[in-house]
Amino acid sequence: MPRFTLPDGSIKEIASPATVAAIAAAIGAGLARAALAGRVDGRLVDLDTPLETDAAVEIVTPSTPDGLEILRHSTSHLMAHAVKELYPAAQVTIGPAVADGFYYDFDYERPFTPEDLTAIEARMEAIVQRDLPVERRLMERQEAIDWFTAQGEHYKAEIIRDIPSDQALSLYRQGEFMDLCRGPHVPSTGRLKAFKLTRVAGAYWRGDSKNKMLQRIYGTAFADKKALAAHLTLLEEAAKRDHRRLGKELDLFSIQDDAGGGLVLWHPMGARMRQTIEDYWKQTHREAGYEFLFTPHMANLDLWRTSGHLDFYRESMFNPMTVDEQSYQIRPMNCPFHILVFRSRIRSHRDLPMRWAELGTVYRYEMSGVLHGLFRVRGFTQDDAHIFCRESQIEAEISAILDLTLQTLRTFGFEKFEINLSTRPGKSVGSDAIWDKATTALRNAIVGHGLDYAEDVGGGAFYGPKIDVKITDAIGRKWQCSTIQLDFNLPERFDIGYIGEDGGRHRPIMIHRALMGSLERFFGILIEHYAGHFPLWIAPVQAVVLTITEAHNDWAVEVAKRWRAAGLRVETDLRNHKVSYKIREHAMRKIPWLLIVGEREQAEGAVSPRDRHGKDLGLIPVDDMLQRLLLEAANRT
RNA sequence: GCCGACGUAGCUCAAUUGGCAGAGCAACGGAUUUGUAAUCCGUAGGUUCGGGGUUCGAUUCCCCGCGUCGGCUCCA
Repeated sequence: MPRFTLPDGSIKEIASPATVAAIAAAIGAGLARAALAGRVDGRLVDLDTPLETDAAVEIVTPSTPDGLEILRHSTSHLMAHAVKELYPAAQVTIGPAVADGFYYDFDYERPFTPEDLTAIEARMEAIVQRDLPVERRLMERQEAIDWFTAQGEHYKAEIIRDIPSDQALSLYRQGEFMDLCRGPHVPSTGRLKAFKLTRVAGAYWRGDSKNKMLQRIYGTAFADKKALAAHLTLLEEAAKRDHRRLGKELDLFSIQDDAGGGLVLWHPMGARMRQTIEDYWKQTHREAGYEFLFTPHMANLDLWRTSGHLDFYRESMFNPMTVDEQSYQIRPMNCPFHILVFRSRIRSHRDLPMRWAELGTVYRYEMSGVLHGLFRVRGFTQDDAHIFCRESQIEAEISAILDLTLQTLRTFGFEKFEINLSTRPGKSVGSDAIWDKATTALRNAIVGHGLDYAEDVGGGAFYGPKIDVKITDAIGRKWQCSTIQLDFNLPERFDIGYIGEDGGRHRPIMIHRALMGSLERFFGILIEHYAGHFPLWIAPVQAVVLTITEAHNDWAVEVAKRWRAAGLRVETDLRNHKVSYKIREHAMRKIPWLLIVGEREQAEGAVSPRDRHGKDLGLIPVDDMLQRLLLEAANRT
């Protein structure tokens, strides 16, 4: 009898022919009911896969990431099944599970409408009710091509032709519907209990804009209705936090046709916040031993020819303009300028490392269709810096950059990080020795910080390895902002050097790094992360003093004056309105503190603070409250 | 750029089959002097995204542009 080792180390012996389903049943009835598939010696298989030899077996249920993915993949098949029943002329193409759901691409004579989605969803429910078994079978290559061609499914036939001929082809059948698929799948359609179709979109066949546009239907699926509802609630929460909406409501910024798409106008309240962020950035960089540069927004096109951007970055650059019969290029990056500063005089090894930072505004051409609020723009400011150092200094520099990165991100309330190390790709510049040395230095710096990381082998840029840091926001979404990139290319192209201890000329290592990435995008992420409820130190207006009646105006003005002198951003609201009216208004502006002043406060030199959650702190002496807020702002909490 | 949806007052949204373009909030004026999320009355506000067409008549139907939004990498 074959012996099956379970994840907890225990062993089950099941008479042959055993299946994953039988093993699950032997463990318990509950698990048998929940089982969707199995992981056998690391490979995902269907529940009814026969197991004839000893193996490590794990039962896959919807509560695991694997299980959820299978569930979603099966739901995409369910959708394709429903589409074929309703619209037989539609051709199926591919339909994978994706990050938080699934999609399926169809070739159909017309786009699907929202009404179609409702109909498809209803038909999906009906197929679930039929509880059709989902059966796997293998098919010969030519037989499969013939079968799909006979069905009018030309995309499937094309897919099969592209599959290496030594690979077995598997098909999955549920009722009348059969689809080419690697699997595994849930055992029957009745197992799909909670799904929703979310949107339709165009998508190119194989993602290539030269190919035909297909109709993509997106949906999502979960183990049960409750989990689905929770996900839909999360989407609503994300919509409420949308920085485009909050940016308008809080009057932080705008993007207007009259200026152009992807070009951001920072309004006074948003500009205040940006200034606070920049002040913090300057302070930390000064402390970390950086110098600051200011460089031009455009340069002679030859500079971009030398840097190589004209070759490999052209499609992201705006067209050059002509000035005095010379071509000038608006900058998509800051690095060539920093190189020019380095090259402006002879550098000694004693000068290294040189850490030069610039809040550099760059302009990049993005296709009109991809512009998106502050997240995808055509003009933005990078918190850029370039470090020129000796090979032996790489590790210490990377380590210091990681310190600064984590410190910065934590200050803005991000606690969870995901680190990626990307190594040498096939086509690249630089010697094996330098790549090895640099990659090891990066790895050591990460490990030295006690951080977990994933290695993206071959995922680096052609000119050097890099570290990316992803953050997780308040509602669990991940964003990549920080990037630390080594560059063996630009120093070479600009032929920069320093004089070493040996009196000879040496090539410095160049490190590009950005912590927040684009200030615009980072600001958008902050808006969504905090849902507009910014911590005191960033809030554009930190407190509003509001009066009960005109009789208290003098005291309100006095309070505001003192607090402003102490460095806080304070407004007064002396309007002849009821307090409740004023409170509502400033609460909607998400002002952290409202200071109510009336008869008692005026008489006692006090204020009655109300926090953003509506909590009334009662009468507090004005200077006590001031100290409290100054502390809160200084702590950046 | 491509596919789809959408574009009405500063904002959020109405307007029946093609028949005088409206409401709430905001703004402005006045009254109200008010104690923890909306006081009352009044006034003004429009090239219905732009251009063309069909029609007696177009916010509505058609065509062309512009813009916004959702997508366009995640392998059968």
